[in-house]
Amino acid sequence: MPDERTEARRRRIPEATVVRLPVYQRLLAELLRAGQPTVSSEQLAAMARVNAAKVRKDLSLLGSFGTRGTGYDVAFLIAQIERALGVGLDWPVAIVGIGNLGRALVNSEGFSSHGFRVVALFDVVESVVGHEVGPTVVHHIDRLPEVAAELHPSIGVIATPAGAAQEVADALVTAGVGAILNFAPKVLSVPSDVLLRYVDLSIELQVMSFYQSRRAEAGGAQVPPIRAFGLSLSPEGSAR
Amino acid sequence: MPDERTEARRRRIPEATVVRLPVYQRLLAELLRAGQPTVSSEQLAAMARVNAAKVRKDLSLLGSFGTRGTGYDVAFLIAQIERALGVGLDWPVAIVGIGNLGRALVNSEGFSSHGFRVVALFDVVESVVGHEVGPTVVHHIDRLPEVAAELHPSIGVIATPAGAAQEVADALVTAGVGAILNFAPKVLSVPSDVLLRYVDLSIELQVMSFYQSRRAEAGGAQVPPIRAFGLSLSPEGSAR
DNA sequence: TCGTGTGAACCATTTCACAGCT
DNA sequence: AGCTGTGAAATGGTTCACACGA
Repeated sequence: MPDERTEARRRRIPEATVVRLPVYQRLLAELLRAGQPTVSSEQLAAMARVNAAKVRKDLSLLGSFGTRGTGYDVAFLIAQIERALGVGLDWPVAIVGIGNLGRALVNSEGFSSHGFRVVALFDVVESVVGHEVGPTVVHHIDRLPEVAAELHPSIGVIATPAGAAQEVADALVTAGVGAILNFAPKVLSVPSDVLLRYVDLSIELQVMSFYQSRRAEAGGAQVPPIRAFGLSLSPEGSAR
Repeated sequence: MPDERTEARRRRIPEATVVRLPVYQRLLAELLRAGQPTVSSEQLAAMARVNAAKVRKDLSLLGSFGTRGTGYDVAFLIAQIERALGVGLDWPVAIVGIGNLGRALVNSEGFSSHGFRVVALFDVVESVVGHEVGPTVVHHIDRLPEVAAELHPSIGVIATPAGAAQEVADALVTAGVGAILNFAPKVLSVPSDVLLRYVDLSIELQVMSFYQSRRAEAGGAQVPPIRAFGLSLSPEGSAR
């Protein structure tokens, strides 16, 4: 059978590429604002601080959108990336744990600017439950099932202490979310059809302390702190 | 390089492994609290939700710490991982941007529980500068050079809006920090001897939306969110 | 000529599978 | 018999280098 896809490559997109797409998108939006009509892989690569071949390979996975000799049309490329990322679809988000972190998330540029709708907030602390935070009121976590049944969040964010995280994850899964973003420093267990990603501050810090110690040693001098050198780490995009 | 290290393997440790070490450490601490004296790679792998061979390979990079037929001594292994990670050394941290996120970081389990010392906070907002947040007072960002000269932060955390991030990074580098953890949604430029890592909420969300859209399509049915309602379907529904 | 799209080489990481120690 | 440590195979991702189209 001769199936030429009308468009849209069905190719599998590697996770590493998926993580870079939002970065490209952000940079392209800057170029668009600056009124630049086209961009080369070279220029985009410089902005994203990655290799130009990587940019071309990443973009080619979405389809052949470039013009040889010219580069990519900025506006068109943005549209293609947004389509791949599902921008424009509706992604209702529930956030559990309305401490400083939860509050930071509610008000974050990350949500508002990309069409993620915060539809429900939960906590257990009496002084928080019932209060307005950002666009909604905070419910008690016990009401998660009923509230979720009504609002159908498709992404759940866990911003609780580690001790509560698994329990919350279970509740979110039961409530039907398809993806969980976990900020608690805890390995979680969820069914394999639920997407789970971690953002873990303490891991990031410890990774830094690992490389800093190594470097201090390698530089031969000094105890931990300041201004030792010798090794060049951060080869390139640690854009995680 | 004419030397048998007295101890401490000189082998290069892959970044992927470095990121897992803090996870193992956390799990081992749990086992220690539970009074379990030894652990097998199999058990630790189950807890970390990774492959057992991976655990063995990761740990073997630090040295041969296991006992065949028995497993690893929990307390000893913790000590080895902590040594590799530079736990116990002094890592003074400066945080720039004391909004909700900055505040969340100051009070975070991540800092307190791993010996990271928050030595200085900075912001530009008048209503924040001069106030106590957590253990210290917030300085105006303009005072970063003088404050840093005194306190020698070795890690800088950027929790500002994207627009200010590069400027802050430059100031931190000039002040001599060797590592920067950037929470702003912005690609930064730093000298190659400064370690730079990103934590980017909006990327994480967009990655989720990518996989969720794909799944919605693949599942053949449903609109974007779970349990269909409203909203238009994305182009074509073909499987693959 | 410029710059994309892509096979092929390269490098990193994961997983397998098993020899060898306890 | 049980479990580590590690070569070797498999997989995933990056970079090179160049044919080809605009």
